[in-house]
Amino acid sequence: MARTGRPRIFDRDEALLKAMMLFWEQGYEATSLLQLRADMGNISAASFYAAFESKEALFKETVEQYMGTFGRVTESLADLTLTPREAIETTLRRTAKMQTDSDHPNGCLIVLSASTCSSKNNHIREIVAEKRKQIRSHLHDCIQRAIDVGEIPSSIDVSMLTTVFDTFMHGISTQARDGVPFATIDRAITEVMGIWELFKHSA
Amino acid sequence: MARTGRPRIFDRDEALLKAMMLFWEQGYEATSLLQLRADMGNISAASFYAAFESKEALFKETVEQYMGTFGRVTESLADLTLTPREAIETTLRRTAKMQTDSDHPNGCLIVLSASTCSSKNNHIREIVAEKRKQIRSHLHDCIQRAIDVGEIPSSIDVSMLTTVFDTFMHGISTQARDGVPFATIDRAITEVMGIWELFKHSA
DNA sequence: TTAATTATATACTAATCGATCCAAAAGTTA
DNA sequence: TAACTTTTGGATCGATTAGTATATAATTAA
Repeated sequence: MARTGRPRIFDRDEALLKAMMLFWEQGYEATSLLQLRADMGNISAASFYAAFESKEALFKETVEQYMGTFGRVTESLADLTLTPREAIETTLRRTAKMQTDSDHPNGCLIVLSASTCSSKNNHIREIVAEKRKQIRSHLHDCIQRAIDVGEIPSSIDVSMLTTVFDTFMHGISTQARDGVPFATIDRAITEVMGIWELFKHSA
Repeated sequence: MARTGRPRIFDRDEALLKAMMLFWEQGYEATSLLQLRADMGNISAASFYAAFESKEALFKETVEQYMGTFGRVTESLADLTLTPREAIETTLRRTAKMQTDSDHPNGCLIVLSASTCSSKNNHIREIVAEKRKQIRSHLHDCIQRAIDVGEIPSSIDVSMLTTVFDTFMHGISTQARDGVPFATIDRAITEVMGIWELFKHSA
């Protein structure tokens, strides 16, 4: 049964993707409705609000869309077919690869789009902060698993090691924004993963 | 000889510090003139523009002020009385300590205050991007010195190793913003500096 | 064919943005 | 005291912000 009423003239999914690219490039607050509507297919204000409710609702939907597409590079963290070390290394390499890809803004939308904002929009900052918290939690679980399976000694401070990789992962966003090429970041990841070897000496 | 004309009612240095705190907390674009003037001592619009010229000029001055105060934590990189390894470790620890201090916004103003912005303000983003470039250059020089003095093998890729520490350093801003305590970051730094030991095995 | 439903274009709102103008105030210098 | 210099408060500027009201167009269902 087809949907009743006048059909929408623009593709909602395409419009959402365009909005994501804008929020990704400029951040939440710096992206105006005028620019959004223009990039989303020159849609009118009425059409925008009918389809997306509000700027904030659109951003939330954008974040979810990002997590389900580009943001899936961190899903390797929960891949139990990989060793914990492989899971972290894969996540870092896929993160660097994705964030330096030239067909979308560099860096990570979750890290960059609301890193700072005016006090009245602190709830927007919390939307992406919550996503970072979840990723950190997955990283934490992955490292705990490394201890459980005996890959690293149980004397290792899980929060400390989580912070090592979480800090590096977040730093990739700034590197990508500053134009550091993938190959360089990738080689840096190889070096950072060498930390894993240190445990054998400390154990 | 005292300066002629009606004396200024507010302390310019104090006002500049207040402005820095606001830009640090909220970023350039999210901080409005109204809020700036209120926090800078309830100064009028006329007084603001007479003393600071424009929002952009104020931001530039704020950035310079930051580099000359809080931002000096990275100066250890150019401290030739330290070994390159000590220089990097000291810089990372001082950076983490400063950015988690509770008497000012968490994270780094240079990394956070203009990580994203609207396209019309790209020149603002470049102001802080240039500062990051300089710090990266100091880090690069420090690692080159490590090779020159024989602290690490000359086979090491300087850009790669620069990226390792630069990425980690920038990532500290997000960690600090997300509330990760100094002690945890500090322990992570100890682990990251362990990378230096790896060279002895690879040499 | 008519009613119901949904999207459209256009005009518009109140609030806020960064910035400017002007006259009065408050100092110093001659 | 008079001339000069600078800052002050307050009104205001045009542009832009996110969001809404209204009437019309385009579709489906009855």
